[in-house]
Amino acid sequence: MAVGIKIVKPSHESSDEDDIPLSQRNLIKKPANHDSSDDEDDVPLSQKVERKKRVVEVKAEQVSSEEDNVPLAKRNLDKDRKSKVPAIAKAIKREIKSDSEDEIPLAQKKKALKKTKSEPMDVDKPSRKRQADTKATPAKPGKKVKKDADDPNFYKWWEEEQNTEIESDDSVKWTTLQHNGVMFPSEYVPHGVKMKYDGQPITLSPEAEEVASFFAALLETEHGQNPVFQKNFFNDWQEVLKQDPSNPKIKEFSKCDFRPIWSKFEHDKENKKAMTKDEKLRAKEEKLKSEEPYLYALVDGRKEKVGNFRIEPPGLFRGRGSHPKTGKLKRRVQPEQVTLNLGVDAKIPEPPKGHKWASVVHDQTATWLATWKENVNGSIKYVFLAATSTWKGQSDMQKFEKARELKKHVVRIRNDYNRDLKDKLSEVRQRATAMYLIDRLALRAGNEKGEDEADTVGCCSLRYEHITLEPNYTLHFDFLGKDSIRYENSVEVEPQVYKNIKIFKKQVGEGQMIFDRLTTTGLNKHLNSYMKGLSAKVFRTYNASITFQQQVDELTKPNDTVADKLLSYNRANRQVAVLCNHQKSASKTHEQMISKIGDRIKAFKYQRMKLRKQLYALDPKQKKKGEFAEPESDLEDEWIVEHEANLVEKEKEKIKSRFEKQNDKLIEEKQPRMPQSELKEKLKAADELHDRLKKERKLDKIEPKGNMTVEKLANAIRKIDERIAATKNQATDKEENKEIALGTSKLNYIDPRITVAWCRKHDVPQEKVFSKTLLEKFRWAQTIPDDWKF
DNA sequence: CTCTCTACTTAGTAAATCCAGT
DNA sequence: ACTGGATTTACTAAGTAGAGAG
Repeated sequence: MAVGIKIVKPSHESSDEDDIPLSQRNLIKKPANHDSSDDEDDVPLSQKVERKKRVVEVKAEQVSSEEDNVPLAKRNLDKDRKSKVPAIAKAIKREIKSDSEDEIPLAQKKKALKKTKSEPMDVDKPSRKRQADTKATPAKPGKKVKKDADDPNFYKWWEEEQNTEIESDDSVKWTTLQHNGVMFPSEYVPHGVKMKYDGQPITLSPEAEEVASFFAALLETEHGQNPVFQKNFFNDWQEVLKQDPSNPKIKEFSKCDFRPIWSKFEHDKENKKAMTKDEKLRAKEEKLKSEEPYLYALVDGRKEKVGNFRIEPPGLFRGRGSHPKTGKLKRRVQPEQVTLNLGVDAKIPEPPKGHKWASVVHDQTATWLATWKENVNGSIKYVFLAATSTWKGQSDMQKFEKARELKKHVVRIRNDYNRDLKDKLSEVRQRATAMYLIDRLALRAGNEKGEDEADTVGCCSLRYEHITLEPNYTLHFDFLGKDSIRYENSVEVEPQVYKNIKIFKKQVGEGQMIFDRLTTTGLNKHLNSYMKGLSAKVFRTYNASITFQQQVDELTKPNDTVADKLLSYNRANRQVAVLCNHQKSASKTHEQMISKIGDRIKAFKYQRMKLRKQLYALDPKQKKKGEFAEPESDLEDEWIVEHEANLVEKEKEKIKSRFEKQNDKLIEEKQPRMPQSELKEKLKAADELHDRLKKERKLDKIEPKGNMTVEKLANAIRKIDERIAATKNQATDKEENKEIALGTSKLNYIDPRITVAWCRKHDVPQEKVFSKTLLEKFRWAQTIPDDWKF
């Protein structure tokens, strides 16, 4: 059952409307009347005047098209979203007709600050610009850098004045850089458990055993069942087997029985669980100690947390979706493959004994500490600083500042692409159409992908079969996006967009890219001409944050309880997640969980009903007043009977266990046990409960306990009501969240300053919405005025 | 241009940890 | 205190985007 989140905006809403992405995944009904906003005061006057003019033009032109933006058919989130669509028609190498490419203004020449990128295998390179420690850290004499990032010496870059100008990418990022390299996974220790081949136990070389174990561990997972995964694993495993002639000849995957190894792992897991507290603690301490050297790096004298300092352990490549290489062996990384990035004067960390580093470079334009090439896809892996670091924080803030900058240009950009939808140059027309989709549906850019990757697409790489035309200018999207997550959505679009898609499709045909004259590079070049640094992804950030700001403001009512406010927050968050199509697989226990919460609510209601009857018995006038009348009477008699039976049963259990405990105690004190008859005596209390409940039910009246007062009962009912409301909120939240992942948008798309300002305004502690790591990551967002807006 | 390479952000899921309800 | 389910964190795959080579 699809749970609709429907928010109908009051139609008198005026400004800011321009900023809301068209889709909002159909969650918001846009009012037809519409006023462009012009609320930035920080714009230079000259520009402002110019903007006014443009806005007027936009309005004139948009009037006609505006209704088309309104009703978007409901997005069907629930339908087999993950069904991996079989790879359709392998994209044949396309011929791109390169006509006139001239209209796009030449990309500005990048600054000449050359990178002089080193060949990884090169000899060490002397650093270019070298100078003594910068003023960045006033290097307090005598004060050592403390362990914890929490200490007062921690560098709060966001409190510094400068860094106003967004630096270009090839700028120098550091002056001195020191770290202890990377942590390698421990050597493989053979376990000796024999798997079977053709029913017979076999002995494998340690190398072969290791790879077999990689597979065995995944036996019961989706990967282990995937034929492509099996095949790729098996091929690579056979290579390993061949390397040691003592290995048995293994010809057929189907004759392999990995179960013994799998069982061994299951045992290991259980043993691990069964470890005592002490053992667990010791293991943890040991682990912590072993990784301590790698935890921090020194950047320009400042202590910064390192992120993924661990070299990825060997294993089987777990490609997502239908990745042709999934299951291939990801080999152990040797120090000889790893290049370190260090300051020239930094001490070079010792490589593991008997090994050496691939090389050590001093690339001051890069922020990575170490890098290596992975063997499955030949892609490059990096070790970076953690999300809490200065580098990551600054670039995070810059990302959001860039998105905010887009606010100043978005009206013009929209105006332009609406105009260009009718351009006679198909190149321009395609670009405009794509921009429309990127802007209104928050699609990704869609770079082209290779044959040896999963077949997924984004905007520019959408193919014929990914959009179908429905009546009423409605486009139906159905494609696999990043991570092979299905995007399925029906959207009513501008008639001109509809027409364009129709034309483009006709020109290409099945299996071909719809925007055959468009590349992500071309698109981004065009966007760059509007605003420095503007690219397709900025629209996602922009639309996510502006949507959140707008929604959270609208949904949160000042007098709500904190629980209600949190629900509103999550709902706003959810809108963004839906917009960006961030999904998760519904947990297998979801239904169960929901019904459990339902039971809890009913139990509360039952309690409430009991209290109410007591209240009425105590003070019949209350019944007339009706303040505590049942707000909803969905407690069926049948359910009540059952529930009461349960209550009695539980009471019995309680009595029994209490009895046992008391007996245990007596035994400990060397005293005689209580006889069974005693238990029987005690159990009578449960029977009495049973009788009492039965009687109460019959008479429909409850004698209040002696010391009960009207006041007390009323309070108790109010408290129960609160709990009912809270639990209901929880249930709603969970149900609506079933297949939507809020984390990604919170982590990457929603400007944290919106949240900080919201928490302050509504008196909600930030810990309620940000986890510990998020709080840390977003420390830079704390220093804002209370009325900050995105 | 087109293709490849590099460096960085974004993403879902597995593993680890937390916490509420007995 | 113990669980087991929920939440958080770790992990690493999969994107974006720009540069540079050919």
